[in-house]
Amino acid sequence: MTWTVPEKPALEGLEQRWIERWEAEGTYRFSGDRPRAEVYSIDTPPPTASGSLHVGHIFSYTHTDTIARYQRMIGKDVFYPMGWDDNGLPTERRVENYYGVTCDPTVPYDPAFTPPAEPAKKRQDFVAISRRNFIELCHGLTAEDERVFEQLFRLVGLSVDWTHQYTTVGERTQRVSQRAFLRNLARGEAYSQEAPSLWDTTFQTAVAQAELEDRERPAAYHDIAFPRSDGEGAVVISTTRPELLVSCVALVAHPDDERYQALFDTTVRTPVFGVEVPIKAHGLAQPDKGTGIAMICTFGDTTDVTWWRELDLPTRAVIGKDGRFAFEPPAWLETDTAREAYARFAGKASGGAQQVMVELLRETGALQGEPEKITHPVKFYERGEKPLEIVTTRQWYIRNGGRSAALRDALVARGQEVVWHPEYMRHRYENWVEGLNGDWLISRQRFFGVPVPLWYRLDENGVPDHDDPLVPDDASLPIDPQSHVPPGYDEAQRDQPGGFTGDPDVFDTWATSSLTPLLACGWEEDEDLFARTYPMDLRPQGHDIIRTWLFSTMVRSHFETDSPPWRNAALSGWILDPDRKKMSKSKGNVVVPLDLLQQHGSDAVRYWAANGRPGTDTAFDTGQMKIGRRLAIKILNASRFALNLGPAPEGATPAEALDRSVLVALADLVDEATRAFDGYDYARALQRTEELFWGFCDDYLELVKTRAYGEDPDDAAAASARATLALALSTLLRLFAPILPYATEEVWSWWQEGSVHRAPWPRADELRAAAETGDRAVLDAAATILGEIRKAKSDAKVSMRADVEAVVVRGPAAFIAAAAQAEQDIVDAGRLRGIAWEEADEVAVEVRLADPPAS
RNA sequence: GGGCGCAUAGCUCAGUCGGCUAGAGCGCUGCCUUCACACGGCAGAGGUCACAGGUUCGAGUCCUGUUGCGCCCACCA
Repeated sequence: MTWTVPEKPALEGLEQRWIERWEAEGTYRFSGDRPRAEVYSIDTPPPTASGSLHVGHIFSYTHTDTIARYQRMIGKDVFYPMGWDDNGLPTERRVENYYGVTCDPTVPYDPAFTPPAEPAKKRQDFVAISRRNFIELCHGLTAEDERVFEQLFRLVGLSVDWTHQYTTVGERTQRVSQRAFLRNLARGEAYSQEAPSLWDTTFQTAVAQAELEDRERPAAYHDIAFPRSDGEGAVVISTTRPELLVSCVALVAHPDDERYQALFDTTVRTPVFGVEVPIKAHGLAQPDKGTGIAMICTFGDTTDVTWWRELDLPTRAVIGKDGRFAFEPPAWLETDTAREAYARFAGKASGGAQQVMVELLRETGALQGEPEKITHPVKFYERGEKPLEIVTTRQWYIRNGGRSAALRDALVARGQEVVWHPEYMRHRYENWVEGLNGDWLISRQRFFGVPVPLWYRLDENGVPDHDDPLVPDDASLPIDPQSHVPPGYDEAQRDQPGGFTGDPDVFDTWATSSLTPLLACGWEEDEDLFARTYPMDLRPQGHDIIRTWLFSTMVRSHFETDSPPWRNAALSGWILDPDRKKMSKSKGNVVVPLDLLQQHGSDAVRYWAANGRPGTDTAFDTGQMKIGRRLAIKILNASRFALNLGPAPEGATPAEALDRSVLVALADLVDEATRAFDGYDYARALQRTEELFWGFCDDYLELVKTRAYGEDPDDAAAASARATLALALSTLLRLFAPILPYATEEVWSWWQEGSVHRAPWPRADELRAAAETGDRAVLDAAATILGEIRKAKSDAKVSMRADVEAVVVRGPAAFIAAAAQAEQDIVDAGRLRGIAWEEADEVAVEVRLADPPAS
């Protein structure tokens, strides 16, 4: 092939040109005809399609891409699909705010509905629309977002096979999600239960343990006296939630607490309401907290739930799904006084109710002293704005080891079958599994999501039978129980006594995204693909979602395929702003990725990303991008220079000692880069390649320049130089290709057939064979001497082109022997008249510059 | 309370099996308008490797402890 080297190579425009070529030529297409051992499959994280991509995405997706490109070059058929997470609450919220609408399932479908031209600013002015209209808006908006994301990912240079895409609400996904759930149900791994669970009153849905976070909130200890039923004084408890007094079912102290031992199993009466409650003993009560005795309410926190369950206490729940106290006075209030007291805060949320309750306690004299203000951590849904309440509802769960030591151990063992990058991230996983305190709550009381594919029989009174749900045929999936009818029933029987009712809930987003390996690999739909790709090779993801995405995927694969979902898990770090704070929208320190890519170029941004070691938090640093840009330009220019010297004659091989020396150095580099990539350490591979490359440019290219210019076609020394340059350049381009796909592909196209990204990864043994008797020491010694000559010129403040009168090189015999093999190259590069060699213990180079020409 | 990570030049970070006279890049200073590259090149200055012990012929590296920063988990009347 003829070499076509541009006059003035530049980075500008490379992205557009190569994005089109790669697409047209199917460069990154998964062929799907190779056995599992020759496939490398990646469980790409589906980005949340609502909102926008940020620098963190560029960072971590680039890491994965470097691995994908490396695997492709070592000969793997790389399966690199892309998913879009358009499921769940973030999408609902975005659609609500974008269009100014809310979903109201009671509103009928309007086929002609169009969203308001100007969305309302305030929530209460939003237009209420039907569930179906709402879902249509969700699909429309996410499809738009996904196109924008794809463009950006292509620009970054992700070598994704864009013919393999999935969404987490697509029809196929719904089918897979429902089928997997029904299998869990059939095997007894999924169950429903009416139980107290954490409840977000804003979103009006149950939430799972994995979605909680603590936030510091102001509160106050209120000391409240409970008169003893025997009339012998009162027991004082301390609480931050006095408004829950009406829900009090018992008091509790530690069994060893001498202050209260005599009172166990006696009773007290709640102040204000006069409800008789027992005093119980339980090990979870802490003698050093407050007065050492607590009131148990149904339900103030998760400890209440534990006490309630383990002490077998009654339920006296008053807070509804909207977070407000029920309007009707509870049945257990027996006196008019109690009911009148209750009426004063009925219908209020907990904050308002607390104020009233404190007044009531003051009026009755039950409040001891003044409330003591504190701040303490309170559980929130991670997306929520109000503290979680605990509400008793029927929910679906999948077993996850939270209530079974055997399952917990099995899941820890699964984690040990996975190689973690970095290794210490395994602890996060094990920590989480071992700390679980309940099964995984998968049902959500939301609209846009995968419906729970079940119906329930209604008895003659219209009460549903939750213990024996009606299950759809596998062939009918996906179904929506709100519009589909269970086998053997017809629509007229919906919600009629003796008929059926559809489960109203949808699955939690993790219940579906825990299936991404099954989804991407064509589980139960494409046996051939599945056999070639599953279990997958790599799950890349952020370490913040180990407890959710990683863990839940492990659970599903454990049950469904009796194997871990992947062989490797690579956890990426955070992007910190230059002040070492995590970048986030709320802090206003977010940078728009598209601007970055356009300003610095994709290779430069990738260079920055690839310098972030696996799992390590990395500072956002445009300085690194500038260095990356400089490197990419250097690759273009150095390649142009090397190639412009022209191809070596047919059959020429590296024969000169200096040339063979550089090949040995490259062979060592290939060994190191290969080892690094095999260990998922793209950062080390880049660093070492870059280091050698700059030395290659500064020293080897300078040393070999004059010789390589040789005009005589039979000049063996020139032929050796050109043959070496070609081999070295080809090696370096391939080593850089996973990190800098654009610049390397551009240079490759000047003189090679095909894509560098389909070229074989360089082999150290081939380089060593070409180097024959080569010795690294030759280049090292020559570079040392050249450096000393440059230093002398720099000190003398003369041009590097200045002639040198005389050079004496002193050093050990081995050093001189090595350097002398490149004598002519040193003489040419340094513009010397000649070199005198003297043996000595230490290396020293004496340089006498020529007198400057009289000017 | 349990677990994990980090601490090396002004800044961002390498330093793999203990051999180091501790490196790179940025920044800073000086020089070179060199025919691949001024979106460049060459060179220079800059360090008590957080602290205290220990192991060793030898410790930035291994062990013990301390301090500081960060993260995960648990608790949270």
